Amino acid sequence: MELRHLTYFVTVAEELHFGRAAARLQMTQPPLSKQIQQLEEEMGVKLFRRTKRHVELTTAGEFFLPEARQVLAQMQQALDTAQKAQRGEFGRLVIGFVGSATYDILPEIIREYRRQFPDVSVILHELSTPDQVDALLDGRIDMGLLHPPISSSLIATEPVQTGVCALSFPKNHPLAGKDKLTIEDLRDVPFIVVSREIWPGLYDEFLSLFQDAGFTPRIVQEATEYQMVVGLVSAGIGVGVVPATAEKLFNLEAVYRQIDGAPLHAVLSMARLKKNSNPALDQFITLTRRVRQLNSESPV
Amino acid sequence: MELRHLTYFVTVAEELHFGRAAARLQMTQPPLSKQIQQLEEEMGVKLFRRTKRHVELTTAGEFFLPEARQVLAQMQQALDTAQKAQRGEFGRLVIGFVGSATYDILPEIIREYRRQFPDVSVILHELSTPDQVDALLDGRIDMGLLHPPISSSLIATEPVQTGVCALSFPKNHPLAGKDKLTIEDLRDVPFIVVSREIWPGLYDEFLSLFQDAGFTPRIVQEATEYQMVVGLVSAGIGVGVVPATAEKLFNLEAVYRQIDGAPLHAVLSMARLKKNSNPALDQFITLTRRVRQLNSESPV
DNA sequence: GTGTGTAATACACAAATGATATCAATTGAT
DNA sequence: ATCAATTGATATCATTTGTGTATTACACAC
Repeated sequence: MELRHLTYFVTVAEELHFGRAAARLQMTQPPLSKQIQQLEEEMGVKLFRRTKRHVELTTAGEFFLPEARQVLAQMQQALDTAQKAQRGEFGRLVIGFVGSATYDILPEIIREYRRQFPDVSVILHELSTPDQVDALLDGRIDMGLLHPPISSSLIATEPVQTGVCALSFPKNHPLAGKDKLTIEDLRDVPFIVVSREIWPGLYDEFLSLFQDAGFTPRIVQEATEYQMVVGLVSAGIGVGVVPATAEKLFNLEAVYRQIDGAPLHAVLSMARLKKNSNPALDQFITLTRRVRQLNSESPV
Repeated sequence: MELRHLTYFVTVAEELHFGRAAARLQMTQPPLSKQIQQLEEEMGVKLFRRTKRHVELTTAGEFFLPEARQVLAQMQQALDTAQKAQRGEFGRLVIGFVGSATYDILPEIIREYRRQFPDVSVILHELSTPDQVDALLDGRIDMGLLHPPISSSLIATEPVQTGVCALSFPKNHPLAGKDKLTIEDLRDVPFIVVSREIWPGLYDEFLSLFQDAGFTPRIVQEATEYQMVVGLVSAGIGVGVVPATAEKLFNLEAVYRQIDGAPLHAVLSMARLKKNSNPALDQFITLTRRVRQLNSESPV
């Protein structure tokens, strides 16, 4: 019993005429008759009552017809599903992201992705960079939006957003209004930074910037998210090191300044397991590249 | 793309090993590999990722697996349905019946039938005998419970219940208490009968009984149901001709008497179109015969 | 009675399924 | 590092099976 038999049966049931049904099936009548006979024999069910002049469905045939149609429809759907899944138009995509991505690029990308691929269920997990690396290696997430660099050679990364960092001062801090801000000005300033574990790239860059100038910055507080850093700055605890986009938080107690001639980079990358072959992931990455380009073309 | 391919795919997906899958399918490995390749090619979808050492489902394969299982299950169900329908264990049975059958045999048979064939939907229509004949010929009902005789040679009938008729007197009627009741006693009695159109068998038998005695009964009122006849009797309109089972109506104003030596028959038959091949009908008739025998064995 | 329409049958051929033998590649053990 | 074992792919062949052509059997209509 094969799908072919069902197709033949449905067609004969619709035409109630072996000749016409055969024509519709682009075959000749004798093999069609034979296939129907074979179907009936295998099922142990008489589906048609043939007088020499008419063909009609038996009761069993009448009840079999809608079922057979459904099997064929189901098969078609199974095929569709598989094809869509292969094209990344159907499926599941689990994305890890660092908290800061929430304020910037993530909403825009997700919105656009859901518009283009409404049948992919997107699952989001806020995770720190190292947690994302673990999750990627374990296959718990398909993609990470994280702060490079990461070490594993099994993971491929690609920058999504390359911004700069700024220093966040309490608004009445003496250096907040200074014309040019140099490294030397910052020698004894108490700093608040995101901990190395959470954002090693920034932490190390920050340290080496000062080491090049011959001293070590005074880090008085570490935090797990840059939003928290801004909070501590506005509480007057110290000067924060945060991505320039932090300005979007609109904290009226904080003022943002760049260090003159010494940019600190704040890069957000997307990371994937190289061998992950979820087609939805490829689509997501392609889309992200496109969205990113659109944005980088427009003046910041 | 045939069901065979789906079976093969599901098995390989379950085993993730072509050799073991082939063994389970009672075939050898090479043709199995080939069939899967063929399936993938026809679908245009890679279902498995084969390294030389492992087999695993692709994302598309993962989404296809449950769909494929469902197609196979649906096919099985289609087969079941057809087989049950052929055995009369599934389907639809439309039964016409005369009102009087409600009080007697019908409830018992229907109850037993529904117990034995719960998946057949039984549809009941109260119809007069001639309406049932029309409905049978049109195929609107599968079976009729009606009063013979009927004329059409396309219809087969078989008695379900052979009872006798009685005369129904108002309880204070002079003849109600008479020892022996003869035709002669009834010469001028006003009769109430069920109209010829509704119950031709009884009507004609009633008339010929009197014609044999040399006179015509005085019919003062006709009715469409015997229950109505009893009602008219208890209102004192006349003497009713009704099946003996009318006694079960427990009308305290009516008294029932037989005509001595001249039985009037009240037969209820089941009738079917000879060419109707609804298997549920055959089952119903078989069951009815059995139930009827059980009943006729017990003393009435 | 003859002719048309319809499904079934007989037979031949082509296509495809499955089996056997073999290969290539990877893994794990000695 | 080399070798054996495992595993899926490939090649080739036999068998089965699906399909086409020709024909038959039967019913119904004129």
